[in-house]
Amino acid sequence: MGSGMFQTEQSAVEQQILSYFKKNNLPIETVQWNWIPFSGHWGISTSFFQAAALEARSGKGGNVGARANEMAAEVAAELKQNGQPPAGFERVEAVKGYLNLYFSTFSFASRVVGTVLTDGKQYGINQKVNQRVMVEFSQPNTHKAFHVGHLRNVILGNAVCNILTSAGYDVVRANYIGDIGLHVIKWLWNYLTYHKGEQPGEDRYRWMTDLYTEADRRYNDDPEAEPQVRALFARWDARDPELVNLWEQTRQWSLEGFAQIYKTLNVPFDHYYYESEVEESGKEFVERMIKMGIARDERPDGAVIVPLDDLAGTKEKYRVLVVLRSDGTSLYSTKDLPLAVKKFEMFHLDRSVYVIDVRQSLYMQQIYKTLDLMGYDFAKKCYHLAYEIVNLPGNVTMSSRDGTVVLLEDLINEATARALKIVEEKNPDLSLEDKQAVARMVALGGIKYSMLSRDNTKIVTFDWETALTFEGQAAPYIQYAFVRANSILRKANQQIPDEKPVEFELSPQEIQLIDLISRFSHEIARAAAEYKPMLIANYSFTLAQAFNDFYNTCPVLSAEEPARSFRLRLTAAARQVISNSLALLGIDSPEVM
RNA sequence: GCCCUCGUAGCUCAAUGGACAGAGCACCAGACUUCGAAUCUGUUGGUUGGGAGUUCGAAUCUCCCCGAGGGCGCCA
Repeated sequence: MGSGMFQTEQSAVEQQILSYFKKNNLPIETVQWNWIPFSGHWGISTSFFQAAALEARSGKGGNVGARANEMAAEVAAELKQNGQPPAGFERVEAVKGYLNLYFSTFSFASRVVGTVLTDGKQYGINQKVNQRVMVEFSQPNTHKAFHVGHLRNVILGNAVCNILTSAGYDVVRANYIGDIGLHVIKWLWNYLTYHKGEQPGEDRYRWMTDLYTEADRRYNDDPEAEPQVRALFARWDARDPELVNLWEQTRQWSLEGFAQIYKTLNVPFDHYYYESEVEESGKEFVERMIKMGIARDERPDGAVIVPLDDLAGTKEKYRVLVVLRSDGTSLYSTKDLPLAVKKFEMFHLDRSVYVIDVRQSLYMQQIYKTLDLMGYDFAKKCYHLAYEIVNLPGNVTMSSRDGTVVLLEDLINEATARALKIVEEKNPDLSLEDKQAVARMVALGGIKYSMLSRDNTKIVTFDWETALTFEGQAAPYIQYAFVRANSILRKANQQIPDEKPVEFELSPQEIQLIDLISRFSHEIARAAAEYKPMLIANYSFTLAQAFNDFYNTCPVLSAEEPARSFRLRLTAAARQVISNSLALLGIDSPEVM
């Protein structure tokens, strides 16, 4: 707890508290710090309930609450030298069992603001931790539609990567494209059977997705379809040239569509894996598993399976993992096992994160357990980052077959159109080009924020109204705070005055704002440790709120010196941190809106 | 049957085991000749699904029950 900036002062106090515990024979090794939870008060606090409880249990008895307060008071007294609070703090108090240490506001305020202005975009970034972590996310399937349901994965994975990078990790952003599998064969089957020789129109990507919907429908409705598709899968396995050719071309059209989407969303990847590249090695992998006695070959009557509960000695926990179909064709698991190995061999990872929706939880545990049983030590370094799916109102799952999907392109277009309308109303003097650029930033920000501002474990219900709302706790609110700060600084010709070491009384709004700014790197560390971009989403909003509070109560340009200089610096610092925190979420900060 | 997740204000959601459970939306009443009103101020709103336990202290941890969703051998 506390910010790194105040570490020296905090450690000094911590030592005194620990020696107090030692003196009283209390086996407490660490001091748990909290922020003082009252707004407008800036400092750190710790409680003595645990200490008092330990003492009571050791035979002394007594009232824990009263004793905790007594201890807090004793420590508070010890911390004071000649009635003065310890270095860096302007007030020490004991209240209801808590010891509260209030920072010396002005000197710490100057330090915080100064650090932000010096570090700029780097502010909040933690020291390197010398650990490499791969985050696999997005994993789109070629030949299928990329829809709003897939959007959460991309946005979440991207934000997690940004946050881990800022927390000091060496991050490898990995994508894993589903370019082969039953879904692809189904597409090829439908094409060869009903559309042979057809070429796509202008919008190849949409043509591909439309044909997939059709393929899926036919496959489910037509009892003749399954054997035909299976036969085609066998032709694929024999690398029939006509089929491979068609596959290569159509696959490419899908990949181009994905590239466009990632460009629009501004989501980069360091490495692309393809299912097709691990299909062969996957089958060899399965052969090895059979020889090792990990997998049981039940062909031709059954499939190749891993009887996980038998092997692990568990009951109805890991179930059975099928690793190869009875006809010898590959499954998702056939490819995922060797891929896991490949990842560690290629990048020497300390951690391998899979951003995959929660419905695959059991499957992921099966993969990790299988690797573990095979003796791969890295299995314990694998982590399934599960998130809940995006549903439609009435708890309807998006499905290609039912035509209930909302295409990503349509969502972005609709959002941008709505944002443009508002920009035209609010800022009619902007050029059309600027209006469009702003509308896009606002629209994308709104979409991204709505996906990131709730816990990974919560289902997001998609409806147009809430997805496109530009009011309240949403990205535009935060972007608007940035714009306001920017506007003040523009009026000051972007001249940020030098620090003036003249003390003056800070308002609660200023203290609140500086307090939040100082917590940024701590929030990054938390968000990284828990893989929760939501913490940053909440932080950004709270910060923007604090800035708006400051904006409404503290005049900047018309203030007297030295307040004017200090507030200009604070405004510049707030602008910087708002933008830094939005950047972690993959959201841009427009200069005007 | 076994396993996972969730249940907090009318709605959508927050809350490192700590002080008074907080925001947004909605509703109602206000604030633009004043650094940009995509903003702000104020009002209303709670037996944290129920019960027991652990703890100095539980929305948070454990167990039981109720309710919702999801998963459980050849989809991904």
